[in-house]
Amino acid sequence: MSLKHGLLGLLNAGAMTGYELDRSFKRSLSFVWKAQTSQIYRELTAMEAKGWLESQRVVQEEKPNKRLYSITDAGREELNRWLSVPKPDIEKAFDVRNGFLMRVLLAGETTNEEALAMLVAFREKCLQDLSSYGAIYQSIQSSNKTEETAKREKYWMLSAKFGEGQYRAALEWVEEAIDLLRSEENEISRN
Amino acid sequence: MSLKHGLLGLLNAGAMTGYELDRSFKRSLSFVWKAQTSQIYRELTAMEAKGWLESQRVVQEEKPNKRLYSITDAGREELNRWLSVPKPDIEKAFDVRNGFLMRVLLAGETTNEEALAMLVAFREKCLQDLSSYGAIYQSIQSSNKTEETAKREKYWMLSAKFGEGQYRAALEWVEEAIDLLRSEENEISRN
DNA sequence: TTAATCATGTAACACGTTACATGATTGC
DNA sequence: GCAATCATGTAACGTGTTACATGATTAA
Repeated sequence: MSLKHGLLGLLNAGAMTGYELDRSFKRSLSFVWKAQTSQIYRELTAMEAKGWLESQRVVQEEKPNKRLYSITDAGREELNRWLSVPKPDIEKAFDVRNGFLMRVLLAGETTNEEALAMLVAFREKCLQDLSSYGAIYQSIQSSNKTEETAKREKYWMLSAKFGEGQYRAALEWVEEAIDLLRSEENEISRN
Repeated sequence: MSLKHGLLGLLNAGAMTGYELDRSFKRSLSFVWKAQTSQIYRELTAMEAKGWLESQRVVQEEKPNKRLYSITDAGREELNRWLSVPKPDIEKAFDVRNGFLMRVLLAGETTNEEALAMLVAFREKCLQDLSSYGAIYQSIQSSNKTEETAKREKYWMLSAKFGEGQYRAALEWVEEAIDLLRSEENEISRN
């Protein structure tokens, strides 16, 4: 149930609307968890029903009305409970489900050209995503520095760096893989 | 729908039972896709209903009876169709959902000791999983070498190496993170 | 004698994805 | 004039998880 607990964690730092939570997930939590907008709204409804959250409607004139969610005492208890489960989701940290890799694995059933094209596209994706880490680090650090926020930022930065490391490893892998396939192509054309 | 297509890919290399497919996923496909046993049986039933597979019951005396699945022409067509979708799951390659990292991110809400304990457990997990890669590579290469199997093995090895690279990057990350937290602890105790 | 392996599933529930709907405002 | 942003959701469907059930054989 990490999505619910992620939302609890964000709301523990201050009240937010569903829209703002969605943007946090998309902008600066994407290396940890990806969620659809519709899912966030559904989870918020479910969490309010459980008593973990309260919401109040904020009427606006220039913009659509919004609903501001805040964490309740029961929500804080649940967050602390989840954070202190002795053996957390370490087993699930590498609980992979990678559709791209599945295609690499099965690329033996197609042509080498198709496989190469796929790897080249993947390299582009890695480069693009890696280039956004500067902005991610900045967005983590930009808040005002109290003792509490400094502690939060430290762990936030750590988990962002995990994501960056995974991308760097992926990039190294794909460059070696492209070299391998290209060198094989040359061998074939020399024969 | 990568699980269905992964199963198609394996069955394209030869008929198998649900049990054997489950073991393939658990033993040598775990770096690409993790699936529950019950899910594999459910998918096989659904795939047979779609006409992608056929099964025949094999009666055994010493062991329980089993059901042997083979791919149909319709199944091979579907596999080829999926493999040649121009823009595959590259967007989903880093479609992260990592409960462990979520806890790292939110560790600012707990004590540093709890965070450290979690990281130490994660390091153990990385070391353990990394130590199994030798066996994975062997299990990929151990089949008899025809041209067809050699091509399959090449891509299989590539995707396994991706997994190993991710683990190595994770290990480097966790060691740096542990050092960081320990050095902070020392700073505090010197004051 | 306890656990693991072989072999197959069902049922209920939780979670994730896709498509759709609404409608004003602001920037190119 | 068109796309993006703000802001909220519903409905249907697809996929993943957990718990349970059965029962023989073999190795530590």
